[in-house]
Amino acid sequence: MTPEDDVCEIKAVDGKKVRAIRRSMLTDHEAVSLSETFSVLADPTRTKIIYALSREELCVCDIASLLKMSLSAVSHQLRILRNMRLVKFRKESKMVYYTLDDEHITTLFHEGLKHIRE
Amino acid sequence: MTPEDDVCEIKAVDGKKVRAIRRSMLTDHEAVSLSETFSVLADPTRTKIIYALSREELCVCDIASLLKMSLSAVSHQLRILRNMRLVKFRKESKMVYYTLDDEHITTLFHEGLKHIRE
DNA sequence: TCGATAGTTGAATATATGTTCAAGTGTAAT
DNA sequence: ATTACACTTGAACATATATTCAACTATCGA
Repeated sequence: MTPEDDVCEIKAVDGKKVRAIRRSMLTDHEAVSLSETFSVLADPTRTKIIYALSREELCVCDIASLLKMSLSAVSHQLRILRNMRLVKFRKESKMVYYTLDDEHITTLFHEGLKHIRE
Repeated sequence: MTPEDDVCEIKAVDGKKVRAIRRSMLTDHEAVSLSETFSVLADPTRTKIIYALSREELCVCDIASLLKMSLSAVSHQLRILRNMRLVKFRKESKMVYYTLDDEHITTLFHEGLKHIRE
């Protein structure tokens, strides 16, 4: 057994199998960014926002009205989407218009939608 | 304005635009199941388990050793994956062997992985 | 039968997350 | 200037979730 295999007390491990998989295993960093990516889509409010923006550019007001939610709640969620660089926005006088800005997420989104609709 | 548009005090809504999108909007149920689907992949421990099982059938011990986590923690996560019908298992004497049991999730998983690795 | 091993489970704890509320910013109209 | 509007933001709160711990089941070997 190599040192990295005996970090726990477990006896019944197939060491060879485990080492083979460990060689190609996701790094901690990969696992975290992967799960963070999926986390964006792991909330119904955000999936609705993403769906709506996949149809058309919308201001915060439009989204709030569409989802029947408060401006504040929507704005908080848009900030998350902004931080993850999934949406971009333009300001026109007092209004702020959002659009989708990541085709990968759109692809994931539609894969997932296909999945639940089958 | 139709009654469904004035649930909030917002004035600057583009009613026509909003109504058009609302017609094809995700239902609450769709949004919830979609986000639940993505929630499965929204945790680094589970993404690692799914990755490992995409390579080979493994017992709980193997997974715990691979992830350097407690049996209990792994077992709790496997229960979530079982409840979502993403893994299946077979018992062989004292050991329980898990395998992946949902190709859709595997597809989503690899889409996401492609995304973060680009 | 007894002890050891593989795994599950419920309760407890800690942390993350979503919404609300209240206060703030910036722009435009009066 | 002042008011109204379209947001944004920080704090507070409630809820969800991941891990640990301890207790439990079930199977195997001595």
